[in-house]
Amino acid sequence: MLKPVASVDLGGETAARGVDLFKTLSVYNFGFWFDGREAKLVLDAELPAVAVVSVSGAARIYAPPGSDVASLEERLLHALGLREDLEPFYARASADPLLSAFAREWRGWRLRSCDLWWALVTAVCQQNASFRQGWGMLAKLVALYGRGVELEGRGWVPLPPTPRDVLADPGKLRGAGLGYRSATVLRVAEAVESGALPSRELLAAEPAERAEAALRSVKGVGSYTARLALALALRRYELPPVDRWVRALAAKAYGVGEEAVEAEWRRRWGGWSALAVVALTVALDAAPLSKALARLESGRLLPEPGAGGPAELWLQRWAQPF
DNA sequence: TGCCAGGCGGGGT
DNA sequence: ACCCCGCATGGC
Repeated sequence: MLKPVASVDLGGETAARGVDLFKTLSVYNFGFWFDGREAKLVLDAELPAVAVVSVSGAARIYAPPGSDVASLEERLLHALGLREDLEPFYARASADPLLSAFAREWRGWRLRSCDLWWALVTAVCQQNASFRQGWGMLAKLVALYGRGVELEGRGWVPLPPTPRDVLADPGKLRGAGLGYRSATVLRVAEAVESGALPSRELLAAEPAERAEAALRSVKGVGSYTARLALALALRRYELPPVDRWVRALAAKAYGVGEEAVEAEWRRRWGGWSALAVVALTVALDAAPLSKALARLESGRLLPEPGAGGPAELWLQRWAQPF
């Protein structure tokens, strides 16, 4: 049972930066962590520590007694991207054939970040899988490993498995439907537990290419996975996770060959490259490629009600294993 | 049913 | 430096 250790009012910060907390909390979130009104943000699965954040900006941090409250508050602000100035990103997006509508309607969105371990697991689950399959795996992982914590007066909150949980019972990875990705997740867990991966601080300080290379030292973690994890965990956006989905869409939208997409993407987006990729998946509801191409063709470049994309993941029954 | 999905590594050339 | 294939699983 965790008790509140701090109350934080995010209202001022979010208003000043034009942050839309509903969009920020709902996108790429599960129903068991967001109910339309407030989100449970896992700040530390090991401790554990959880922030309960309402769309209005009221937040409360739950953690064991004696926890470093200042550091947890810092993590909360980081997780919500409240330190980030996205004006340069949205300025580019406004003039972009893929994201101009998104820049107009979704300007208040911020990417929510998580820790490096969970970011890598998330990215591995997207390998060679549809949006639905990948996020289904993650939901099943959380349910199957069965971690959770009771918050005083607020009920039980599921927690993602830690690397140790996975090492203790690797069989559940296949049970969650990860298939051949299981071996990669297992190697990531070993790398994290053994300290074979550089610390978060080290990765943050290194050039992006070096950070990518460090993550790629784990077999099964390639360029796409490493870059997506850097974006999700460290908010490092310099290198775009270009997959066949982005490759095809960008080739069409930017009028270049598929082999030139990466260079063109980096030319257009610079230090915002990975954020632009994530934003595009939101804008197109992470629709399978043929549908996404059709949406681009007809100019439907905003999330659509009922499409069941990242913006509505929290509403999807298939993502509710509890 | 068979085919494909937001990759990857290993083996060929 | 390329090209190509298999890989588990689930959805259509």
